[in-house]
Amino acid sequence: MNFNHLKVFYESARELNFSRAAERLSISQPAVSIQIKQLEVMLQVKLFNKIGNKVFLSGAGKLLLEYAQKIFELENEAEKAINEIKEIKKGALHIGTTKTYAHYLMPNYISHFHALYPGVSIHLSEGSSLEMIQSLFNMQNELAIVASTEYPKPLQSIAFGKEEVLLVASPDHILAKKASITMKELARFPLVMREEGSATRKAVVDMFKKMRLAPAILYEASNLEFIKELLERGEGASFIVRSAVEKELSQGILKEIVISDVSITMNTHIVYINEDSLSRIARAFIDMLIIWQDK
Amino acid sequence: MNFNHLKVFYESARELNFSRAAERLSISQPAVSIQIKQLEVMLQVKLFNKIGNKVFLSGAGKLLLEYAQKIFELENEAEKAINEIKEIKKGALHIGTTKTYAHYLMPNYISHFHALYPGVSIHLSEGSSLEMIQSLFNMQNELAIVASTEYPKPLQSIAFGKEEVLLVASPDHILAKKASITMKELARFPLVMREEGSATRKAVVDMFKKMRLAPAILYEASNLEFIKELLERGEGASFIVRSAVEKELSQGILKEIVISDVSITMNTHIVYINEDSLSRIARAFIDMLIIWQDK
DNA sequence: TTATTCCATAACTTTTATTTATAGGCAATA
DNA sequence: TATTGCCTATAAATAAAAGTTATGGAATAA
Repeated sequence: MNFNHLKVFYESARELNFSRAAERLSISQPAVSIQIKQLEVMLQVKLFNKIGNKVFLSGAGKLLLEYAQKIFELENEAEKAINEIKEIKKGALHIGTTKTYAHYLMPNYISHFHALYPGVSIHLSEGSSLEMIQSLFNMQNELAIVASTEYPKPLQSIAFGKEEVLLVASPDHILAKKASITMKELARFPLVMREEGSATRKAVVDMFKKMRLAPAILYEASNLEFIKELLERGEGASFIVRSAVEKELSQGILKEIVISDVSITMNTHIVYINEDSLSRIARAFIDMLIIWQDK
Repeated sequence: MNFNHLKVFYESARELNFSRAAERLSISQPAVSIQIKQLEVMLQVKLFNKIGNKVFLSGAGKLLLEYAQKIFELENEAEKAINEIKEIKKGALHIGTTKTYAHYLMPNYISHFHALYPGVSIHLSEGSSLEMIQSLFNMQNELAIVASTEYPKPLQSIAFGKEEVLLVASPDHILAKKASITMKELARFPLVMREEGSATRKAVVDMFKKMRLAPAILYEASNLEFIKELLERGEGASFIVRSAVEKELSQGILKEIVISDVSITMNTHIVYINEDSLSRIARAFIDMLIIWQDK
């Protein structure tokens, strides 16, 4: 069936007057006559009966009108739904972040975003930077927020936020007693470390390497809460992103150990496949991140 | 929204491969690319994302696919439903007949028709010939089966069946004793008559007039069953269409009084507005009537 | 690296839709 | 019963749209 024909039929069937249908469709009356005739030929069925001056629907016409009505209703619904997506009134955004980000920073951003676009549902997944980059190609996530700057394939990214990495320990820890410490001194103290593949660990190890040093490792764990628990019990010191220990620092449960000769930072990036394929929602999310990154 | 675009989108979204979609649509691949691009421009939304060689649906694309699916499903249903009408597998037929026809002849025809087209429902309405002709213009009935041959407006009709009009009375009635009777003799006997406007009455009166006679009227009633009841009790004689008294004649309850000098017949007609506007069902019904009229 | 798959673009052609002009049927009206 | 208005049908011409072929380029698989 030709939907052009159907549209013309639909208006004609509603009006039961070809001339007025033509007006509604903003076409000429002969165009209507022709289109309807063609539809009748295609379907091999009379759709209208003409008695004298007036036009009536045939049985088949009545039947077709019902379907046409449903079809054009769906068309309207579809357009409305797409407009809502365009206006970011609804939709979904899938973001992959590293674990630290997911727990300590994203909640804040998500609540800002939700206030702006209450109809959008956000789906967060967490994993290593590499896994999150992979998830972009799987179409599992549209955005990845990661610390590493090396991407395996042609990806686009924008720098977003510097994260300070602090050395922290229990206030009772031996290192916490000192006013400050140098990297060289620190290399002698075994540290609690994040797992291999962690962006934080990489930043720390890189800094040691840069100073031609290597850290000693006391414990290794991927769960940050577990690491903090160890630290609170006085079991060593660890490098942790500031935002992940802010609460413990302010409560005095943990204490920052100032390193006098360096400061370790991690540059985080928003990564995505390419600008063109970004949904409006993703764009809006990025805009919001950039606006709020300093606050 | 342009449904051509939508159709192309639909196949492309199902295949996630423009070239294969083009094959299914029996068009070239560039045609698909162009149509989809146009749809995206119209809707102001990206429908597909392309990663490397592969094509994926965007959020808006997924949404649109759902609607497209429903729409094309409806299209199929509509075509099926219309085919059923074309094949007279379903539908309705509205017929108007005179009272005699409705009661004594139509049931027979209707059961034949029903055997041929079990999906079609038949709606019978009865009234005077004039009322039934009117009902054609009201679109209340598609066919009228009437006895009169005079129609107020340009109608089409085909002759269908001659109905013999018999003079009948109780076997005990004085007229029933005679071998036969002439019209002139009959004019002296008061008759039981159908109501004014009845086609049977008109045929009888016309015949009297033709012989420059006029019938005497004993009783007048519109209900044929009531008239037969009167006759059975020996209350006069009446002209009745053969098919309406066949049963009583064969049972010997009533007896035909042979009129020697004339025979009264009524020509019945199938009347409709015009040939072109007849539904397939109506045509099928007419065909069946003509085939069965002699049996 | 080469061959292959797949989409995009451009120029051109075909098909389809639409227009203008016109005719003719029916119905209300004077 | 002519007259006018209201509708639809038809024809020829035009405009718009969809489609084609040819070609290029990017990505993938052999």
